[in-house]
Amino acid sequence: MGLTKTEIFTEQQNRIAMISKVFGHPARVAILQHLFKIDSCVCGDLVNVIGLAQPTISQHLKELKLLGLIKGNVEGTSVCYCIDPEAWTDMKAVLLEFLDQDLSEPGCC
Amino acid sequence: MGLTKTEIFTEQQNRIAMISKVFGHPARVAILQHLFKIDSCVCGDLVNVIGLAQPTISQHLKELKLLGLIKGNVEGTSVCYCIDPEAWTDMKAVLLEFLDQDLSEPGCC
DNA sequence: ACTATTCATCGTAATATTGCAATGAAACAA
DNA sequence: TTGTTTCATTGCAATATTACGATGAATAGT
Repeated sequence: MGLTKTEIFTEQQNRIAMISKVFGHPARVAILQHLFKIDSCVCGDLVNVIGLAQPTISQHLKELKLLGLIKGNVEGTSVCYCIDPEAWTDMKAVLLEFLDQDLSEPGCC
Repeated sequence: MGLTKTEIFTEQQNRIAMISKVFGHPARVAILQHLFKIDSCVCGDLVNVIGLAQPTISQHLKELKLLGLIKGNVEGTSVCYCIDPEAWTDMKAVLLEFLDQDLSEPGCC
């Protein structure tokens, strides 16, 4: 039905999924990579760097902001976005705990 | 249009997004965690452990198999699933390269 | 005031995802 | 063979996502 049953999963599982979902689109990956590369903040340059229409970029930025990974502050007519380093570190810790699992046994398949 | 424009992104960006998308659902996170916890392989136990119908679990397993993260081999009437350790390591390397980015400058926002 | 620029939001179309009942396919036991 | 178990596949309904044109809000320059 297109509706995820979040209530039957743990908070941790839902958090991992929520974070991953945001990374689940190449445009958002590209936005984050660009924000990392450009040491100072960027704004509408993203529309030029990535080849998507302005409303589309704006929507992707909204999702990144919603997760708290990026912050934006207005500067005149343009808006300046950049990574929130603490939020990034926190997010990374959640994902790493999931990714760093190891098999105790060699696995039978 | 619900259709991602993969052609305008790099191979790496698409790969990161594809991996993340699979992790973007708590059921698949839960399945992987359970496969890690249970050292021997599991099959239809997943339907009981996770509270979703059998076809739903089967569909999630299919996506994990498609990404190559898990393998399944038939054992009589039941199918035994488990993590592919090498594929997991490879996947982890791709994600870590993305997650381990660091700001060169403190960031202006 | 008027215009241009930058970005957010709204509305909409196309496609994707999620979940499950129903149905198949394959292996096993009687 | 007949029935049972286990899992995959099909088909469908509900919801989510993606992308963009059109429009709106805010600021800056003239």
